[in-house]
Amino acid sequence: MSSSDLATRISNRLAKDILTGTIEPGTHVATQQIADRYQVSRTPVRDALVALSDKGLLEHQANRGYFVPEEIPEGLAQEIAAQDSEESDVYQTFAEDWLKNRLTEIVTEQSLRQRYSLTKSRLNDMMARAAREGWAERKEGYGWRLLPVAKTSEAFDQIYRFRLAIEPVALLEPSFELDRKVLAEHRRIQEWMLEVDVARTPPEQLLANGAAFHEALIAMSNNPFFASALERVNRMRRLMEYRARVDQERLQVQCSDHIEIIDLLERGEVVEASYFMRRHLSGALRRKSPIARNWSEEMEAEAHSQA
Amino acid sequence: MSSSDLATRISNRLAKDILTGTIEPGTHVATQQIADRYQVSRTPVRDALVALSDKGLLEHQANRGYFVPEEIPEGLAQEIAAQDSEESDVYQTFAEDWLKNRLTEIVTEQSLRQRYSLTKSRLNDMMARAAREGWAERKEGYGWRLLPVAKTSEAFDQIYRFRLAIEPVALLEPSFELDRKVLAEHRRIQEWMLEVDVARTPPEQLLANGAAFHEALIAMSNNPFFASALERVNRMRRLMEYRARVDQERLQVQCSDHIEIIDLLERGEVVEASYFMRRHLSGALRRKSPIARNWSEEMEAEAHSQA
DNA sequence: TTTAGCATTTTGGTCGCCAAAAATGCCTTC
DNA sequence: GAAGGCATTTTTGGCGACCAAAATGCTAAA
Repeated sequence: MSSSDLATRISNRLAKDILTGTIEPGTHVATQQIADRYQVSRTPVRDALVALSDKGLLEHQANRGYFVPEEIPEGLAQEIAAQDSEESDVYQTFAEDWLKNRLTEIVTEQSLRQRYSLTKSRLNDMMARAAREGWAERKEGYGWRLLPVAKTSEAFDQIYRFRLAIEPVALLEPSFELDRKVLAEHRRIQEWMLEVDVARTPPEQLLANGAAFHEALIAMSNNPFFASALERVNRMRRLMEYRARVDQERLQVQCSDHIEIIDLLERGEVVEASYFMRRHLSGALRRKSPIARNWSEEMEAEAHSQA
Repeated sequence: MSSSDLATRISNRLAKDILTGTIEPGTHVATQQIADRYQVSRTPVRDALVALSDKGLLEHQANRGYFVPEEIPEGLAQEIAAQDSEESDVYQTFAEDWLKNRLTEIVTEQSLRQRYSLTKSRLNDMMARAAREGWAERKEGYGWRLLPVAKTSEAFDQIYRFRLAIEPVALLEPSFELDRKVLAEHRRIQEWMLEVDVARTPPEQLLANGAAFHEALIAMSNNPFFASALERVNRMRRLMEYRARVDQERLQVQCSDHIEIIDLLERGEVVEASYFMRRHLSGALRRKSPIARNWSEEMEAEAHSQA
């Protein structure tokens, strides 16, 4: 994930909001207000504000606080975007090593610590995450067992089958409640993606947007069990897709499907939306996701060649 | 869970197998064989065997190994059963404290360490488990947020709605494959429960059997995402139900439903089984589980009185 | 009265060492 | 030659001190 420091994370988020204009120029950015929004104390927020004003993304007035400047210096946007996507993650490496069969099924913590040069607690975090995402489990004695769950393209089908079972149903839950504001926000994002140049946008971003759309919808069911189940499989999916190339055409099908669903929901045609969602997902299943088919095959070939 | 020591855990499991006759009298219990079965090394197994022969549950012959005795000394059975269910668990206490509103929504690790007098690592385990089971999450800064997910009887409904979405569908998965051996085993258990005296059996046991039945079925779908989703909500359910009283009549309805499902499956009528499963679950939803209605209401009353 | 700015307190992560637990290898016995 | 018994090696978890990060309280300025 992003750098460990809370101040840095807040700073990044604020930077994004300022650059995209979510926070308008001239606004007074109050420490307490930000602290409340993110449910943290004022200290890391303050550090973030200082850092941002150093970079030139905020203007500081002594004893009055920080303000969003009317004009943002040239080039800053690119600089920050670049810096943001740079950080690579041990967890991703670990996952990839497993996906590509560079690890044995049974591993000791020691060997992992050595391989990735991790401290005890870092390793702990990593394994906890892998366990949470369902592809690693403690053996009864020493060592961990890595599960083959995410390795084959079969897992892809399984995930889509699972989503097919929960997503359309979630829309029909009695506690379902439309959030038009969130819906409008996602319409904006999806429309943006229709026009974006696939080659020049990080695929994680596109993937994340798609996943976020589905998660937002299922959240409206107001049944947290549906929501967290989807989040869970999406995390696993990300693991398999995170370096995939995105197929422009398929992406566009996906996005217009999403927009169609939003249309239906906004018109209050929930049943139709649910039905359309089912079709949308089966479509993805048939095509093996709009995204990762090639990569998935490549991966399996590689896995095979080592067996 | 049971005592931390691997040898002890193995010893307990073996004890159960010996007492219930799963391992027949006179059998030679080979170290390596047990070690393989549990995927551990011989050392803790050996320790377990020594411990059991000290208790008199195994007979030791020098340089030949350990054997299940033809007759087991009087009273040993009770003694061991008692000792087994005795161990109370911080995690359970913690969960109950939260369910009954004795904790605030935001807690620091320190306060929890103090309250339950835990070392840092114990606390870590506890929170990891709560997070895994979905009702606690780290705040961004210091502290944890406890989620209301498990608190209301509404959560009950939500869990059943979720199960309603996945369980019947799982039976119809293309990869579904009947395991007659497992099925027969569960038939045995369910029939046993039909006759059992509810008052004299620990409710956890009855609950666990029910959950195990459903988990066994969904596992036959061969889609691990269905399986792990069910396991997840079942863990949460256990949290809410673990001290409930069991209603004999409802239990019997539940068990005969289960047996009916097994019948259908054994006759190959999968679609009918799926349909019946749906009815079975909606029934439970209508009745608020065969088990915990009273308790759930009591709990909420208590929660209310403190607000 | 609100909020920034600073000082102080509290929290939780990190590190290294040590002991307990588990895994492994070898030798012996039946 | 298969398995138990023992010795040795390896792994892991616990503990405590330390330190950076976050939370909190207070003061002064607008």
